Amino acid sequence: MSDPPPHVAILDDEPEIRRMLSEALTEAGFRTTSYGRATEFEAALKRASPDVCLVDLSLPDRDGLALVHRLALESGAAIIIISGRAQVQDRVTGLELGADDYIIKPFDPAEVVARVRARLRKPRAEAGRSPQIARFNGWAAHFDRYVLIGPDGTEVPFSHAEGEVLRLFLEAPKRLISRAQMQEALGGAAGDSFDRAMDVRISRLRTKLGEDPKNPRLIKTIYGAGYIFLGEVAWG
Amino acid sequence: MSDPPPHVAILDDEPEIRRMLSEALTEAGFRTTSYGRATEFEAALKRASPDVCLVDLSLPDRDGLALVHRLALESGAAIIIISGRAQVQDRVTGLELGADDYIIKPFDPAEVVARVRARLRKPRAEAGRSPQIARFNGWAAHFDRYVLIGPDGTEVPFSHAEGEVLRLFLEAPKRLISRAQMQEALGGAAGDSFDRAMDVRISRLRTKLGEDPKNPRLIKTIYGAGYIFLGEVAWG
DNA sequence: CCCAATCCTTACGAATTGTAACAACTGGCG
DNA sequence: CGCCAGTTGTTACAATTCGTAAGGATTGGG
Repeated sequence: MSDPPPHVAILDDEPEIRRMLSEALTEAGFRTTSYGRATEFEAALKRASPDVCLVDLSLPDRDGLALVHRLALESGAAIIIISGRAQVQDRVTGLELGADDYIIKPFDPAEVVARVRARLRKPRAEAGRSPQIARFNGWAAHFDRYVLIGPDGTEVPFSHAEGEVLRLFLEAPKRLISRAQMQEALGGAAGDSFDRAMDVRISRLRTKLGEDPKNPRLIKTIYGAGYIFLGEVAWG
Repeated sequence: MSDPPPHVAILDDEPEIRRMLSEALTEAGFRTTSYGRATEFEAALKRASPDVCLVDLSLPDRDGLALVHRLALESGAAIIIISGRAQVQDRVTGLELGADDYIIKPFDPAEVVARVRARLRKPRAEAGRSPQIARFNGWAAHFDRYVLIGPDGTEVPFSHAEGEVLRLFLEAPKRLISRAQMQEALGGAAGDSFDRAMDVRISRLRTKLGEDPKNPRLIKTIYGAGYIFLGEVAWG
């Protein structure tokens, strides 16, 4: 289940930037290799094919844009340009030449990591790999299969309406959710009658979660204010 | 073979921005649809599935980040956030929640077009023909021969109409497919009667797949929303 | 302790969906 | 041309889901 860490190749002529990027990406769990000159970089590409290339456009020994263009055509990697040139026209031509993203110096390493991750996310077409699962307090909610799996392993199916409510809670745990917010999120008119409908949804959800009506542990009612979901939620 | 123009959906509460984006993208050859409120937007998603979604985070009627998260999980579209919030932390969380790109207001329409194009570029590895065989959970669907081969090796022929539905499912596994989307894909009128026809198609397909009516494992019904195909699909 | 507001839960009905049975249509074959 | 087998849409009825109404329980203020 544990894939080898993705490989990010860095090409930048400033050692300080190489170091910063490499450190941030390594800490984020990637494998990195750094190069200061395009010739080294290209030689390395012949031996290994990285998953993402971070390329600075201002290179001492080659035109960066031409390199990006060739990479886009020949390599299978995602290409992210990192450049000091901030003009819109620079960004547009960089992207048009085949880059997948364009980051402007100075940058925050955290954003670079986030953008690298975004490029590595599985192609949507085969999104079957990305499970829509949230775990909380021994439970696992499988939103793709519309099934809850309890701490004892029993499967409890839940309906679409129940899932909407559950998802709302799991996306904002330990935060108060007012009834008005729910009505909007669940697409209900602010009418008088929809209030009751929501009550019922929550009631049914509570029973499926095996909540004790006298002492709910997960979905708590705040009299006059709304609901709050307690529980340690982890998505993935 | 001229493919139909890609479809870009725009969600922003400012009409002026909607207009600007729509104009730039239309001129670049895309088909666009614009929405000012999340509820409209989500209603539209049930009818058609765009290729790219441009989403403003500051929505009047919904938490934008939660919407992005859901889109990333459920929709097959690429998601580009457009936001006035320029902090690094905002960008990182937006990307971590599943957005593919993050553009800061004010923006230049030309850059938006370039970034949309970058998202639409075909996944690099996949280049060629649409394969005719799909495998899933022990089954093999041979669309060229109109035959299903079961886990036990038995051959089950399927008809053209059944194949259309099956292909639709196999091309978007683990994704909710609304009835409206199906009707559009299968070229049926939105009439009252075609609804039942689709039910029947799916019913017959289910029996051929040997599904247990009480507990379908592959084709699941989402009451009031559509269908979802579970199963690990591999084409080729 | 009492009361009004708020919330929970049960039961029921309207809407949605599953499936069996039937009819219309197709194309092959004698 | 008629017959037959296979496919597909239509209809009818059963099953499921979900909102609504109604009555009971809980909360918090006086």
